[in-house]
Amino acid sequence: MSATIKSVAEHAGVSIKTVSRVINNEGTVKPDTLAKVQAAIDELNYKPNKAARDLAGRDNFVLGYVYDNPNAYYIIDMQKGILNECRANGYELLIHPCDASSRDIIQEILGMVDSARLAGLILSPPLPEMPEVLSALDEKGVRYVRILSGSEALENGPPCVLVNDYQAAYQITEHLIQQGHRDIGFIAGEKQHNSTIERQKGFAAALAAHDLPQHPEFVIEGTYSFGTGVESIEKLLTLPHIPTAVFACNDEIAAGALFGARMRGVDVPTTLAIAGFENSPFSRQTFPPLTTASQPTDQIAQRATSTLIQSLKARKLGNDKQPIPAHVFVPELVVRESTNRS
Amino acid sequence: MSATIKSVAEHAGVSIKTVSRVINNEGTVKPDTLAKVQAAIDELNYKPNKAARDLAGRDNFVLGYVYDNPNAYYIIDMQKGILNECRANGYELLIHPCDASSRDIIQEILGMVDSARLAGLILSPPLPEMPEVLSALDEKGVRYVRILSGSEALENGPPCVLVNDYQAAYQITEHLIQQGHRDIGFIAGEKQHNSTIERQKGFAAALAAHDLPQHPEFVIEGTYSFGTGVESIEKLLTLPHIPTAVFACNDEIAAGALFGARMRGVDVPTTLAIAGFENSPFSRQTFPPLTTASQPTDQIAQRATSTLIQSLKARKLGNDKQPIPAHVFVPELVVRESTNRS
DNA sequence: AGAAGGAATGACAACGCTGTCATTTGACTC
DNA sequence: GAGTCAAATGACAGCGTTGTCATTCCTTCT
Repeated sequence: MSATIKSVAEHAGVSIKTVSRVINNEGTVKPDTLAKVQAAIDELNYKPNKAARDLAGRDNFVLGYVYDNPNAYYIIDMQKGILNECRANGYELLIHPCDASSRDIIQEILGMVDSARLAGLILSPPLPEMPEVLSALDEKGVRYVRILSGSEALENGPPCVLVNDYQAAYQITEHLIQQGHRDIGFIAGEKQHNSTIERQKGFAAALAAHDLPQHPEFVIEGTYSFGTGVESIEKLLTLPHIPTAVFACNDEIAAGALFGARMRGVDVPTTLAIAGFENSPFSRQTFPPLTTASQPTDQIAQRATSTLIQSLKARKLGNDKQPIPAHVFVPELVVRESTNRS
Repeated sequence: MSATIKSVAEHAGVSIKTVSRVINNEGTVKPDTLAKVQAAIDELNYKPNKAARDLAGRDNFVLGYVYDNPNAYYIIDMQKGILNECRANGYELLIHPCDASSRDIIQEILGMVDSARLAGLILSPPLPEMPEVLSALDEKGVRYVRILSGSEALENGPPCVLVNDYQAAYQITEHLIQQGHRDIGFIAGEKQHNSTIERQKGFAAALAAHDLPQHPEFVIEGTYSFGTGVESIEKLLTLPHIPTAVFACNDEIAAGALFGARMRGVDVPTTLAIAGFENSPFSRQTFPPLTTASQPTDQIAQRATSTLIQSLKARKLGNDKQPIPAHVFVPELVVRESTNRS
């Protein structure tokens, strides 16, 4: 049916091995031979058969993206970024949504790596924060890249990409302080998630830097959900002394907080300012639109993927010694009406 | 490294071909042989190598999902449904977001089918409505299943799954009428999309059935976007005679309409009722929550996938004559506060 | 008991590619 | 011009599976 390496080789008058060298960019082919082969490839519209490549070679051009995250926008953006990089490098992507809290999550992931012969895995929170998952992967020799909340890579371990939630949270909090707020509430997401921890640290640090008191009762624990926002605002607004601003750990919580405030007839931003985090599409569509921190999810994903591919190549070439430096992304403050009193 | 068919065969004391028969459920293996082989498979935790299977066999256990849809929730649900069915049948999924309006969309799709050797494609709107795409696939002999708006399959053509937008739109409109509305606006999505056309037909039919006049000026054309909702409500509310209810073609438009109404200080639902379509997660999170039609996207996706797999099997067995009947889904009315005057 | 015939099983060559190692080519040296 | 050696190329096996066809094993019938 479609062209094979053999037909290309015949067409170009060389051996199949030479064609193989060309399509793998091995660089040991004379320029004019290369041109001949390239011409034959173009003419026959040849596309290497992935199955055969996988079977014959030791590496398989398929990456896996494993995630457990209810946020559709986040996932779609991640997929977009990963796919961009995959296409540019001739990789394919297998997606694997999962339940990180499932008992046999490790078996599940290992099983898919095995059965699909994945070259590597991209892990987005909370999976990169689960030591048992990571060690199982390490043990099996599965390559992966982690997307983590933090500002510096901890060890010389597997490659990762960092998101500096701390600094972004600091900036959001500072923005609220500059708007004149002194009593600021904080609504947290899952407290196991590093992102929650880092954001809360950034929040607390900003208060401290401006000599504002920390009110423990202003910090509400919850999950990254709309419901948490609704409930938390209820709690905050029934306190004896109530905050004038709230920093929600993500946009979904913030949207819930907005909803809750509205139900109680509290005007935003006049009576209460609300800020979110993530810059989800809907943060522009709430009423009023949300102040938030823009996290370039697709770029993060793309960077993570290129880092993974780089590490895969390094391993293949054997120079696996020096670790790949982790790139750090800092989400940017986006000010909108939900915190803007003027 | 991991077990191969050969090791299983040795372990079970049979030939590799017999093992192959077992894993392919060919049914021509004696029960006790089968048991022996099965035991060996379990013991060695054997998983067939997909690359080898693809290479050797004539079919490849990878499906592709091609889409061009900005709605993250829809895509995530689709992926979920497709993956469910894929996992149950040993297929893998390749996702391929694309731009349907791109000039070389056909080459792009054909290229990916080729290079990934896809067994079949799942197409979600608007791709199944593009004749040039379908005929290119037909010509190349690529198998696919379409997800379409409609209530009956048109021809004995390729398999499809239908969503009866007409009937659901009829029900939503009727609900508005029952709430006492006589002047009902309609905000359309892309007018090339069948879903828009069907929903508008259902809307018009309900008005007609209740002897209500059709006001052409109450019908606004737009796209499936928040922005369209905002702008359309502006247009509707500045008409000399204004509607008391609006049926938006999807939840995103409805959310925009809600936003627009709020900006103009128009109360929903007291002064204006607004209904959406799709039952997106955020339709529950607007203020007030939206009346909408619940479309079981993941089930639709799952059904589409099983239909595709069924058709793939039929082709393999050669009994390709009788077409697979199309299953019809009818989205269900979900009444929430945005249309509820009581 | 022997023949016949279908069911169950096996041997072996593909599938399209890459890894290994052998061979050829060509540039450079003396 | 012969010798040397690296660069370029090629021959061939093998990756793990399935398809084809041959063989063996039962059952059933005479």
